[in-house]
Amino acid sequence: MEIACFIEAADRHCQQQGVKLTALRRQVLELVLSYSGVVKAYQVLADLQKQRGIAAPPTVYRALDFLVAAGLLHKVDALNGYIVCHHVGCSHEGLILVCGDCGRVEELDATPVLDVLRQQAGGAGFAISQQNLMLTGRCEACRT
Amino acid sequence: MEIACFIEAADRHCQQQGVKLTALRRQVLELVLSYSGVVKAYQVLADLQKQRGIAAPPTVYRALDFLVAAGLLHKVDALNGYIVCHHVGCSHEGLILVCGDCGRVEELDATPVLDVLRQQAGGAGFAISQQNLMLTGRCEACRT
DNA sequence: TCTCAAATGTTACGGTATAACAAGGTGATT
DNA sequence: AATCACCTTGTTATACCGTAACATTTGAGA
Ligand SMILES: [Zn+2]
Ligand SMILES: [Zn+2]
Ligand SMILES: [Zn+2]
Ligand SMILES: [Zn+2]
Repeated sequence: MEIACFIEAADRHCQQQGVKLTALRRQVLELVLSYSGVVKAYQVLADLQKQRGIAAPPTVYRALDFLVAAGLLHKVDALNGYIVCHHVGCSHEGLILVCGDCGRVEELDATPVLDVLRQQAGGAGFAISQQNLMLTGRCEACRT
Repeated sequence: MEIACFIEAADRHCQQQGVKLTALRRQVLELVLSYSGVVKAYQVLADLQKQRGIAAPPTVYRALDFLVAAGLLHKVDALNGYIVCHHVGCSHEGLILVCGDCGRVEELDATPVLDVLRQQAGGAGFAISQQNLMLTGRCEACRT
């Protein structure tokens, strides 16, 4: 199964980083994985409540924050949502493409273009931190 | 005065576009202009309430939406905020740099780098729409 | 003047996120 | 084992962000 495989990789990844993928965090990760695209915190919260009876917002937000910090998820600010990172392990900055019509998500490597951006920003005195780029558009299927 | 000059330019800009910069919208624009960096909707709302006694969220959100659509402001999703566009008139896509420490904002031209990004995204089947890029980092003053 | 469409006012609500403190678990030190 | 420090999770409450829906006003053109 795809999910189990990802979880296993995530486990190794966390161990290498010296952080703990606890049962709760793993459960949240599985819930996010069960979606195909962007997921919202309160969707995850609702799912979590189905599985364990009760859960409050901080529970899910803390888990999501951890998973983002660990590099397993990315936050999509423009949509108040989260997506699974499909480049765990390969140190990277993501170029995340979101289809505005269907919600499909694709993640490419933003490293080359961020080099250019860092140089341009440097000219204005800005030191750009590690981050992802998000772009919205339409995927191939939705353009037909 | 800097602000008056900008307002005047905004006025011309709106007239060219065939949209109306009403008194309310102008007032909101002035409030946003009075800040140096990113401004939040509820900050504007509070200011507006000081000036006219009462105002409700939809009032300010509608004005902000209009100003964004007119190209006079940009929305900064990552911060739930808005900034003034300093390239009104020059048709452009902005590369917006936000200092995470002090909130200072700089806007450059993102057109060249977006050409590269469009090509890269096209390889994955995505047609990316007109948009701005936001990057966070630290400005020169905050790095000292 | 009349009419219609756009803009604004008003109320109410729903979605997003965090503060603050309590309680539980884990592993190292003694 | 008992203690302690630290991280994780639970719990309550609240603050912040944004919009739906409908009423009312305004203003440009017939
Ligand atoms: Zn990634
Ligand atoms: Zn699509
Ligand atoms: Zn701009
Ligand atoms: Zn700064």
